[in-house]
Amino acid sequence: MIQEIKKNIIDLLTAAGVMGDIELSSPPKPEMGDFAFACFGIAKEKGENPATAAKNLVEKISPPVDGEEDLIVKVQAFGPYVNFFVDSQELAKTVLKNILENKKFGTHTFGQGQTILVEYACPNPMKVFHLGHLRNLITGEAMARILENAGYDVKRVNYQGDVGMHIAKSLWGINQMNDVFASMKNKSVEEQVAFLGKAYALGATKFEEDAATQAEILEYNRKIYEHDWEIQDVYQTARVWSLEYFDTIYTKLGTRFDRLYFESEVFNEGKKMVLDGLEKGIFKKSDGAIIFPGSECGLHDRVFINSQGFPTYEAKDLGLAKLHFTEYKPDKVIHVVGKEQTEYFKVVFQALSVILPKTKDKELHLVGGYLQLKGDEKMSSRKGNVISGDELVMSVENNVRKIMAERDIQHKEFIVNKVSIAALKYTMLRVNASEDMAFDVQESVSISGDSGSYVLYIVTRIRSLLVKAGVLPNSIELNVSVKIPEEIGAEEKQLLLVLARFSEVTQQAVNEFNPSVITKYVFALAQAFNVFYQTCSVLDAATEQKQFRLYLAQAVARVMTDGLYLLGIETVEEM
RNA sequence: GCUCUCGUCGUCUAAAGGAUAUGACAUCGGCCUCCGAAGCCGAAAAUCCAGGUUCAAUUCCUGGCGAGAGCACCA
Repeated sequence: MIQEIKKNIIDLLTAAGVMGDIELSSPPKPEMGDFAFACFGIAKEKGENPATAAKNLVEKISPPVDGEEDLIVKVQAFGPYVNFFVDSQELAKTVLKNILENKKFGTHTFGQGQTILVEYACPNPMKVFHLGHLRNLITGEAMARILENAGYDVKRVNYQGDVGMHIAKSLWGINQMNDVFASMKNKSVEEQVAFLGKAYALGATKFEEDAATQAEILEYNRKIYEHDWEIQDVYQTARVWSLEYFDTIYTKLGTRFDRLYFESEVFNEGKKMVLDGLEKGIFKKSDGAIIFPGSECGLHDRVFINSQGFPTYEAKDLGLAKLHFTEYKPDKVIHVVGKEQTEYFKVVFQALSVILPKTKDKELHLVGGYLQLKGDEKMSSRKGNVISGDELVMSVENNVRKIMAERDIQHKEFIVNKVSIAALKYTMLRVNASEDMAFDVQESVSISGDSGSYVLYIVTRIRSLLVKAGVLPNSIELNVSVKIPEEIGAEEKQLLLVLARFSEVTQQAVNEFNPSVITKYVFALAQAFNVFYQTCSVLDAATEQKQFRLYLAQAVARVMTDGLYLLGIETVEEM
């Protein structure tokens, strides 16, 4: 609804003769006004200096009538800016009406009728689910929710590499430890997966060191692609262990997929597409391999079918894309994948747009920045010294459990779990998805500051306030006729202004494909509420004011809960 | 070597060319007989370097320096 207020101001400016697109910003301090228009542009047109232009413009803006219904009550020049002041009562009326009467506040309809595939997580069976996968998973789920909130028909998909060299290395490694493998059949998924991790590490290391092993592993690779019966038993067993283990992670983090894609179901089609493309001259032969000559259009060459005749990751992605478009006819496919694949995707998307023109401009790489544990050395899954995703989750949980040791609340373990996931997700979604980030376990569970627990805390405080006031959190009727007090304090007005921004923010998150704008907003809202709550007593206030403040608190709780939902974070009753 | 990212308080970070560069952690100093102090208020603290474009540059351009990634048969 901030858009409505802005439209009001833009109308005033247009009426005063300002042409073209009008952009409004916020003054640095609330005393200076609520919205600002910079006059540099119009000053240039008229050959005036910006400050004079601002003064002249203020003269021309029809002085707001002192009527009841005017949203804008004051217009003032501040140097080169024209600043607008919003009437607190009108603002309060609009904001509360919108939030409390409108269940859909913050949602949009511009995505209706369009299908978007969000592909994320994408761990490789028989390998570790590492921190990068965890960050992708959290980003992807948030992005999916943000898109759903805008009306898109979202399909969550997960593409996993169950064929190829890493599987060959794992199978070879397992074969070296057959006895252990046999003894793992009745163990927990965690132990089974830990074993698979070791097997892969062994295979990967030996592959580098020893030529004979290399040949054996290549032979395994052939058997995988050719569905050789000899390896099927071990292959299927290990594959299932991995997938079951991944499932436990998805469940824990509150995500579920509409469709799991596997390399094993797309590699044949991918290979076929490349061979067809070879005949049409789209691909070329080079040193026994088949490549896409990306260098001819400013990119780089990549191998799609290797000299042994096996499709590489590149070819498989072509097969996958074809399957995506056959099954869902998407308007967009968003791949949430680490930034090391940026150049790779440019080539694959280019090849794809030639082979399947309908995919053009629909494939999108949502770049995921790296995640590094603070103070940690660079990790390599090949060396086996990684901290896995679930180890990090457990580590966060242990920290939260320690912090909450003194708390006397029911269902503590349940709360510990919720708070931990909130802390983890919040920290991951706090920075721009494409930026590298340093993850500090201590900081993420930190009791204070820009953290998941800070924002959850607000919601629990509001719940407890509403209970004390005798209004249960969900009992306020939607068709309230809110009485607005004569006096609205500066803190209350600031809080209202932040509340009003929510729908703009949910739209921005879609436009930028960036969940972190929601995180930043939720934090700003929490801060604004805390400032208000510190200065304004609710329960001791006069009837009318008390009523208004309870509605305000209620509105904050609702927007906060909705915002956190978009991040995949659940709120708690108490903590 | 070529290409692509990225360099902001001690640390983690924010700013689709615009007002005094945003917050948080840590540090220092205040605020609980009062709605949950997991809170609030205050202090100190930063745009890698050199040019250029612009009325205006953390942002755009060029060149350094530094970090990371990609660059043929891995995924």
